[in-house]
Formats: sequence, C-alpha cells, structure tokens
Amino acid sequence: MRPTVNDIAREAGVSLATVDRVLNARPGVREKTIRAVNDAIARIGYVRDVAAANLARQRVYRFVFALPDAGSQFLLALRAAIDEAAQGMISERSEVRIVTYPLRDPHVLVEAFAGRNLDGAAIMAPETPEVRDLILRLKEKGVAVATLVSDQPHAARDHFVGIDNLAAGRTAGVLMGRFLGGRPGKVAVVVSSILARDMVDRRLGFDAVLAERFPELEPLASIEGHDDAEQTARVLRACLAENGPVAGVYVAAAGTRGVTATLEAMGLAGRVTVIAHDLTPHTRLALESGAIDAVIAQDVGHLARSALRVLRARVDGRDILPAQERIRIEIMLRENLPPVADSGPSP
Amino acid sequence: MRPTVNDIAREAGVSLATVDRVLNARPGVREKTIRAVNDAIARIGYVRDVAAANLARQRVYRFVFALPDAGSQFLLALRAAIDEAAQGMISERSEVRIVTYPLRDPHVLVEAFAGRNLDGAAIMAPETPEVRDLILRLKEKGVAVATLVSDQPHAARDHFVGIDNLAAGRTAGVLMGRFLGGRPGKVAVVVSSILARDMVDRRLGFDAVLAERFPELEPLASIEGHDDAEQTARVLRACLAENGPVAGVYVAAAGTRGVTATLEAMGLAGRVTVIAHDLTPHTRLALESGAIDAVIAQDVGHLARSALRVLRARVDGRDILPAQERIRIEIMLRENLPPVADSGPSP
DNA sequence: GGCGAAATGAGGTGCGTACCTCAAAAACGC
DNA sequence: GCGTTTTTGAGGTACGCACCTCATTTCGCC
Repeated sequence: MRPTVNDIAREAGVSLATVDRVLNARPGVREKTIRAVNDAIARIGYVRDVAAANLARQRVYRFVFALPDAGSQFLLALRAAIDEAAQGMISERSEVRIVTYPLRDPHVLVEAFAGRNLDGAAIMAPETPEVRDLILRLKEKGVAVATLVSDQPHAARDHFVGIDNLAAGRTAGVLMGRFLGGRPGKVAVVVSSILARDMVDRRLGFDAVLAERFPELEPLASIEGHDDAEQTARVLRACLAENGPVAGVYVAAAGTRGVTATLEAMGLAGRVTVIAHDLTPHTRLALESGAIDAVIAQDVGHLARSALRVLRARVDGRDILPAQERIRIEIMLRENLPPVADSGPSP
Repeated sequence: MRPTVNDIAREAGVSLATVDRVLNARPGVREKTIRAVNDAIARIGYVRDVAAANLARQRVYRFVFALPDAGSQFLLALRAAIDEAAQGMISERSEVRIVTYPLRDPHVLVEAFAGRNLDGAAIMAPETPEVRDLILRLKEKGVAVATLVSDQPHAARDHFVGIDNLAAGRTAGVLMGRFLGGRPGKVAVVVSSILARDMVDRRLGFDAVLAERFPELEPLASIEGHDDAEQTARVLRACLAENGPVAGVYVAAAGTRGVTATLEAMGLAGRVTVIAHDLTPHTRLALESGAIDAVIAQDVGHLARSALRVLRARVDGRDILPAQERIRIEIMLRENLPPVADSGPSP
C-alpha cells in the first residue's frame, strides 16, 4: 500500500489539517513544522496521488494548440493527430482546443490567446518578436508553454516538442551522399522560407555533412517553395534552368509534389535522388513508386501526445521521461513504410 | 461539466444501482434495461472517469515481464527500460516484476508463473511448445498476455510488442544494397540461431530485397553466433575463410562486437559495409567510429511502455491506439544518433 | 503572568466511481 | 391470483485528496 496523507500525519506527529496546509502551500504553518512534515514525507516515500487530488480539486486542464491555417498534408495530419490524442485525454479531465492563424499575420495568433484562462499551450509559429512576447506573457500568467515542430530557442517556452532539425538535415545529407554512391554532382535544396528556423537548421546540417563527407557534391543555394506545390515547381524549374542537371534534390519543406511533378515532366523521375520530409499520402506514394528515395519523418501522433504529456507534467509540477519525449528522426524507405493507418473509427 | 453516473440514471429513468450493474457488467439486469442504459450513455456522451474508478476500485495491477537471463547489452537496456517504465506506472497502481529464465531451459519460465495471481504478462521467449502451452494456460486464467520482441504467432497471445522483423530485414537489405552502390559481392549474414522466429523473419526479408533489387549481391548461408561475441567471431572467421572476401555483413543478432573485432583484426574495418541491429553502447561507438554503417534499432523504452499500456488496456477492456503501439523500425546512422541518455537519477 | 496573535487540531463535506446490503417492486409460472 | 424468482431501488461506505470551519493550543511579547 502506498502511503497516504494520513500516514504523513502519523509519521510527522501532526494533524491531517497541518499536512494538508503544507502539501498545498497554505499559510499559517511554522517553518519548523513544515520541515517536520517534509521530513516525514521523505522518510515514508509519499507521492501524491495526482488522480485523487484532481478528483477532489474538480480540476479541468485547458490546453490550446496553435497551428498555422495552411492546408499542407502534414498540417492536416498533425491536426488529426491532436484531435485523436485529445480524445484519449478527455477521460483524464483534459480539454484541448486547436486554434489556427494565418501564417502571414501572427497578430491573429496573439489575439486568440487574449482573455482565455488556460493551463498550457503548444505553439507552432515562426520566430517573430510578437510570438516571443506572446510566449513571455503566457509564462507570466503561469501557463505552461511548449513550442511545436519549429522551436523558438530564444523565447521563454518550457519545452520544445519536435525533432532536432540540425540532425535531420545531417541525416538527409548522409542519405543523399551514400545513395549517390560517390557520383559527383549538384544538389538542389528546397526550403519553405529562408527565414524559418527549422528550415535554417535543416539546411545547415545538410551542408555540414556534404562538406565533411561528400565533397564531390555541390549544394546549390536554397530555393523557397513556401510549402506550396505550384510555387515549388516554379522555383525548381528556374533553378534547374540556371544550374543545369542535378544529381539530387533535398526537399526540406512541404510541397514535395511540386518537385516530383517537375522531375516527372522533365523525364528525370527516378534518375535524380530525392530526399524529402514528412510522411504524407503523397510522399508515401512517391516512395512506393520510386519517385522519392527517402523521407525524413516525424510521427505526428507522437508529436501530439508528447506535447500533451509535457504540458500536463509541467502543470502538475512533475518530471517527464526525456526518452519518451524525444521525437525520433525517422528514416522512411519503401521497405519500412508502416502499413496504412485506417482513418476514422470503424462503423 | 462532464456527465456522471447520476446523469445516466436520470436520463435512463433508472436508479444508480442499475446503472452501476450495467456499467460493471454485473448480473441481474434485463436485456431491455441494459439497452435503455446504454442508449442514455450514448445520448449524453458519458465517459467513465478512469481516475475516479480506479480510486474507488482500489485495484492494483500485477504485471510480469519474462526475459531470458542472457547478459547482452540489448537485454540489459531492455530491463532498465522496463524498470523505468514501471517506476512511472506506480502512480497508476501498477506493479511490475521482471523474471528471468535460462534460454536453454524454458521449463524454469513455466514454473515461474505457477501459483501467481497476476493481471498481465509480457513474454520474450523462443517459440517452443512449452511456451505456447504456458501462454494458453495464462489466457485461460484470464491473464492478459503480450509477446515481446520475438512473436509467437501461433500462441494465444493478445498482442505482439515489437518490430515487424520481416520489414526490418528488408530495411537492412535495402541499406546494404544502396550503401554498396551497385558493387557486386558476397554478403555474410549472422543470426543468433536459425530456429529463432525473429531471426528467420529478418533473414527472409533481407534475402527478398537482395533478390528483388540487388541481384549483384550474393547472400551467404546464415551463420549462428548465439548472441555471443566470441562465438560470433569464431563462426565469422570460418565463414570468411571458406567463402573469401565479402562486401558486407548483416548482423541480425546480438554479438556485433564479434564482427567488428574480427574485421578489425583482419584489416577490413571500414572496407566492409556492416549493418547491425539494436542500439547499444557498443554499436553506438562502432557507428561513431565508422566500423558499422547503419543500425536497425527498436526503442527499448518504447517496447517497455507499449507493453505496459497494451496489457493495461487489455485488462481494463479498453481499446489501444494502434499508432502509438506500433514499434518503429529505426534506422540509426552516425548522423542521427540521439544524444546519450544519462542513466540513473542525478544526485 | 497575561494578552493577542499565530499555529494547530478535530471534524466535516464532496469529487466520481465501485461495491455492498436489504427492501420493494415487477415479472413469471402455474 | 398466488407464490416464487428476478429485477430494481434506496442508501450506505470507501478510495485519497482538497478545502472549509471552528475550537483549542501554543507562541511571542510586554
């Protein structure tokens, strides 16, 4: 049997009321008594039963996820994953809302948080001063804050939920180098925007590995696709026209469809090594057909669940299991694609 | 406010006692009444508060993990991961014991389960008739059973916690083929035993990919290392003596140390592509030094937590989130090694 | 030593659920 | 319509904790 508050009272030689005052940091207890109670707690190894505490407290956790309103397949999948994770948390008195904001205008994001009283927020947003301020103000109000997918290392967030994008770029680099097997050539690099933190990191990691280990490959200047297939196709065509044939393309952003379509149209499909990010219906098909050679993926379900766990732990003042919250950099090849998840509940 | 059992009673026009009987499948309720209650539950969207339920139930879940007593680094890490996961579950009234048994003698394993009353078991064991019987008898006693790492598809287990070893073998095959970049050659394959289910699957997957996509590679007959470095070194030397130089080695088993040591001694380190399994201190070092080119890994923390979640869900009669329980086939390269986890609590 | 203030004790109630008992009501068989 | 069995209702207790009130004790201070 785990020790309870009554055991603390007996062990410390005080009453239940005093133990309660100490446990919940209520005033009116002498320093000396507080120490006696804490000693007793340490001695008998008491751990608060959070479930029972929350039950008594009638506590409801309010969490908000803020995501860009773009319609990329990755974001769609992420939203679905958050909904699913939230569904699993309702039996644990957590309430999750998703707010979306236009990427161009993070001001809307700031407004969305005004006046709400909530316990935690997971924010996927560009690294702008407004957002940094928003995070700071949330923290000041005692809200747990996690950044999602793209970090804000200079903001006051408690935790970053996402992959190490530098390492992801390095991984892409080594796959590109090894898959090309020593053949020299140029490599095009597609990012969403050269201002996005995750894109910068991926690019840095990619270049570093190429320079260190595959000097025969020449990475070209980043081209910006803004996570849009049309736009990506356009800039890639321009890039190829300017630089001539490439041996590989590293798509660090969304909009991979623009790349495969362009290569297909130019008769280069399967002859250019393509490394892309994020497992979506399209990249899955492209992997299966051989149009893409590898995908660097992050599990959206893991992202969603990890964010909720981290925020919950923060609010409860609990520690997290770092190993459980480390989002893995997954390498997806045709051969290790997971079976398609059936979406939605069966009838 | 979430609806409670009282709301169900009011909505269904029955008493609390009847709702309770229905919810907990107690006898003595007419079919018609059961339907009325369930309809009311569906109508008001009631979800049982598991925290409160467990509190009232005063239930303690007893789980057992059965593992071979071998001292491989993988098993050590797995045991540590189980301990850590169990630690996290004590606040959810779960109690976990690990029992080990000698691989040669699964009879000991069977005895270890005699007379215990427990709720769930996770079993990592070879596919023998004794073990299959053991699983069947456990199931008959109402114990939830999961197989761990190595499956027992013909046994009555509820769930398999581990990677798809066929796909893992395929992944190893494609990495081998692509890393060798079209160079022809022989490939040695090390397994622990040609009788182990996971080894058979890996071998099948590996061979299939080589045959389909890399006909220039010739896989040699499996050599058995029995998860032991010494033994592995011995059989690998014999294999190389017999077959001449190889382009690659696929180590589907533990005992990778025997392979790197042998290659090192023969002056072949870095000149033979090595694909190994499981991220251990040794394979991590070998990856960093370039002695191994890639490691196919399964996250031991995920294995442990998933097993516990699956067993818990089974006992509670809840569904699982399949996406969360799918153990990923991770591809570890030097470039995406996770930072070393600090072991043990900090002082 | 007496005073006011601070600290502590005793005890109650409720959170949402499980599980129990006993009485009352309804359904059933004849 | 009777007796019997089955079904249902009413109510209580418990789980571990939070939070409240009011009485009582202890402390610090002059």
